[in-house]
Amino acid sequence: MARLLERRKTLMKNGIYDAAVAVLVRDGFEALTMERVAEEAGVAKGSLYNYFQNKEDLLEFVHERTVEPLRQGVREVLESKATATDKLGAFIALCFEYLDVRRGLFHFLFNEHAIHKLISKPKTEGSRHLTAIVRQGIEEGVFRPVDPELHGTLLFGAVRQLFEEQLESEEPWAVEDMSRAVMDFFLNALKRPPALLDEKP
Amino acid sequence: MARLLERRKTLMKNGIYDAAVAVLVRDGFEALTMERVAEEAGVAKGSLYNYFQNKEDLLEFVHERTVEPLRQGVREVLESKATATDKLGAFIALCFEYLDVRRGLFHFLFNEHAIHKLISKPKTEGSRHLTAIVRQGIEEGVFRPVDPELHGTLLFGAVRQLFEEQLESEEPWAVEDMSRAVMDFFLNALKRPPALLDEKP
Amino acid sequence: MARLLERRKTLMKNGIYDAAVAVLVRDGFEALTMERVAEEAGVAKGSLYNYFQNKEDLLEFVHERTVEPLRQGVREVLESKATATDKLGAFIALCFEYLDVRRGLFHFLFNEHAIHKLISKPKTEGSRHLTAIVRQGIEEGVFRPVDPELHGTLLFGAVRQLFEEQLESEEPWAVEDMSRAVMDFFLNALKRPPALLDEKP
Amino acid sequence: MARLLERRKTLMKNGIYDAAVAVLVRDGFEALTMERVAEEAGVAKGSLYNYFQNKEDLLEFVHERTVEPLRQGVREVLESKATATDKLGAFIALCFEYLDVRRGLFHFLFNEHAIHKLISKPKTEGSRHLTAIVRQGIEEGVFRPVDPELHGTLLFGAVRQLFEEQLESEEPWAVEDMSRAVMDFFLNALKRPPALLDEKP
DNA sequence: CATGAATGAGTTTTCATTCAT
DNA sequence: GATGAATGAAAACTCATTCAT
Repeated sequence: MARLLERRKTLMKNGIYDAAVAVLVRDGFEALTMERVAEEAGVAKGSLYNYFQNKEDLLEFVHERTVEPLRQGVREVLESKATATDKLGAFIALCFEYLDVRRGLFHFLFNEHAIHKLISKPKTEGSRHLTAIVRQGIEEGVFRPVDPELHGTLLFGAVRQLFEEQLESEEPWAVEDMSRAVMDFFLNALKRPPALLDEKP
Repeated sequence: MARLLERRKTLMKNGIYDAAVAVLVRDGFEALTMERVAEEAGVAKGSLYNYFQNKEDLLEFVHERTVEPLRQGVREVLESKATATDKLGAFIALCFEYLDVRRGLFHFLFNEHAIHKLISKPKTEGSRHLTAIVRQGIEEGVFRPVDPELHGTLLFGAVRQLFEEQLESEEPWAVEDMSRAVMDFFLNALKRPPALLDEKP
Repeated sequence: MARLLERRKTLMKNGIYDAAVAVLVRDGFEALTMERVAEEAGVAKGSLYNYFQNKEDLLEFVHERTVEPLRQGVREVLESKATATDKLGAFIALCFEYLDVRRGLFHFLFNEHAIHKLISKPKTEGSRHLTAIVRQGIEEGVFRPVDPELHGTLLFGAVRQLFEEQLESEEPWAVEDMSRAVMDFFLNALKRPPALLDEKP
Repeated sequence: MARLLERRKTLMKNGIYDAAVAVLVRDGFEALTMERVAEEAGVAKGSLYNYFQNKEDLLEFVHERTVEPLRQGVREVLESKATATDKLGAFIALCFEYLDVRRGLFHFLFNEHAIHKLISKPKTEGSRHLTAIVRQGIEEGVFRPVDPELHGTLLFGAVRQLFEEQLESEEPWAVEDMSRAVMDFFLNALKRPPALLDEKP
C-alpha cells in the first residue's frame, strides 16, 4: 500500500521533472517559474508544493536527477579495474554520449548561478575524477610524472569546454570523433616521452 | 562642448560601473538591483536610465568594460610578431594576471546565466584565440599537425577551468607557478614528437 | 446503533478538539491550519470535514467546548440559592481555578480576533452574570444601590484583566490568594457604608 | 527641501493610515490586505512598500499612531502634580473621551492577536498607570492600604471592559455619565472606611 | 467513512521602468 | 539632466476545501 503511494509519488515527481526540463530547454532558466512548470506538467501550481518544499528544492531535484546517471557512470568507470588509459577513454566517451542525449538541459546545468550556489562541488567533481585517473596513470608508468591535481583540472576543463561549445554548436561533431580526438589530445599531453620509455618511475 | 558632455557622460558611466562591480563583488548577482547600484553610485535610480537604456544594457556594459582590458591584451599578443610558443606563454600569463586582480568579479562573469545570454561569444572567443595560436604553431612547425579548432577549444577549456577553480580556491597558486605549469602542459600536448623533428609538416 | 454512531462521532470530535487545543497552545493561532490539526489528531485532513462543516465550525466548537465547563459552573452558581456574597466568591474562585488549568489555551480564547467575530457574546456573558449577582446583592441589602449593569461590567472587567495578566505572568499568584484579594476588592466596592446599615434601600 | 520631502512622506503615511483604518473599521482585520489598503488609499500596492518595509511595519504604525495620543494624555496626567483622586478622574475621562472618537478602530486594537504579539506591553501599561495612581493615593492617605499592583490591574480591567462593551454597544452612554459612574465605583472600592480614619494603616 | 492529493484563489513582496517636478 | 515616488506585473508560497479512490 505504502508501495503504491510511493509509486504514485515517484510518477508525479517524474512528471514534474519532465515539465521543468521541458521549460528549461525550451525557454531557459529565467522562464522557469513555478507557474510555468505546473502548467507544463498539467497540474496546479499548489500541487508542486505537495512534492517539493519550495522552488529551490525542485531545482535541486532537477539537477540531481539529471546529473546522477552521468555521475553514476563515471563512478563505475573510476572504480573499475581498468587501466588509466582505458578509464580516460571511458570517461570521455561517457561525457559526450551523455551530452548527446541532454543537449539543451545541460546548458542550464552547467551555467546557472543559482544552481551553482547549491552545487559548488560538481564543477570540481569532474576535476577530482580526472585527477584520480592521472594519478593512476602515473603509478602505472604510462603517464609522465606530472602534478595530478593540476592536470586533472586542466583535462576536465578541456572536456567541459568542448562539451559546452558542442552544446551550442550548429553542426556538432559525431560523438565518436570527438571522443577519439580528445583522447588523442589527452594522451599526447600525458604520455611519457619515448626516450624514457624504458625507465621505471 | 560636445566633447565636454562626452567626458561627463563617460565619467558618470565609470562611476556606475564601479558601483555595479562593488555590489556584484560584495553581494552577488541576485543583489544587483538598479536601486542598489544607484545607491552605491550615489545617484538616483532614475539617473541610471540616462546612461543605460535598461538593466540589460548596464550589465552588458559591465561585462564589456571588465573583459575588455584582458581581451585587448590578448589581441595585442595575437597580433604581435612573436612565435606561437611565446604567444601561448603570454596568453596564459595574461589570463592569470588578470584573474589575480579581479577575483570576485570574475566569479560573476564566468558563471552567471543571465550574462551568458548576452555574451555567448566571449566564451568561444578564447577558444578562437587559442585556435589561432595553435594554427600558427603548426605552421611554424613547432606544434603537431592537430586540428586547430579542436585544440584551441581544449586548451582554452583547460585554462578556464584552472582559472575558475583558482577563483574559489582557499589557497590559490602564485600566478607564475600556474603559468609555468600550464605552459608545460600545453607544450607537451602540442609539441611535435622528437622522432619527427626533421620531417616537414 | 444510531447511539453507537453518535458515540463514535463524539469520540472523534473530542480527539480533534484535543488536537486543535494542543496546536493552539503549542504554536499559536496562526499555526492552526486544518493540516496541523489533522496531523496532531492522527487523522486525515479530509476527515475533519466529516465532523465539522469548515474551519470556522471547528473553531466555534473549540471555543464552546473550552468555555462550556466554566460557563456551566458559573450558571450553577448563579442558579443556586446562595447569597450574593457567596455567589461572588464562588464566581471568582471558579474563574481562577479554571485559569489554572487552561493557561495557554485561554490566551487564544481571550485575545483572538477571528474568534471574537464568532463569539461576541461570551465577553459580555461574564458581565451579565456579575450583573445578576450585583442585582441580587442589592436586593438582599448587602450591596449599595448601584447600577447593576454598570457594576457587573466593571467587576467582570476587573476579573478578566487580572485573569489575563496572570495568564502571561512569569510568577503567577496562588489561586486562593488571588480569589481572596479580588473578593476583598469587590466587597469594598459594593458594600453598603457602615453608617447606613440600618437604612433600608 | 528635505523639509518638503518629509512633509510629503508624512502626508502619504497619513493617507495610508487613514486607508488602513477605514478598511479595519469597515471590514475588519481579516480584510486588511495590502491590496485593499492600497486600493482604499488610491495608490498602487507597491507604493505602500515605499513607506513601510512590510505589512507588520504598517500594522505597527497604525497601532502606534492610534494609541499614541491617548498614551500621551495619560502620561501627562500621571506626571502632573494633581492628587490621586484627580488623576483617577482625569484618567477615566481621557479614556472615554478617546473612545468616543475612535470607536470602530479600537475594536481591532484591543483584540487583535497579531498586534498583541507586537505590543504585549500596552495591555499592562494601563495597569501600571493605575497602579501608580493607587500607590500615590495610599501615600496621600485617601485610599485604603491595598496592594497597588493588584488594584491597579483590577481598576484598569474595569475601565477596559466598560470601554470595550461601550465600543460595541448600540446605545452607548454619554461620556460624562460613564466617567462619573466609574469614578464613583473606583472611589468606593478604594476609599478608607470612615470609621477607621483615626487608625494607623 | 477515511484518505490525502489536487486545487486555485488569495496573499505578501520585489523591482525594472516611467515620469512629473 | 537629476530625482525618487509611483507603478504594476510577476513571482513564490499558503491553505481551506473538494473529491476520486
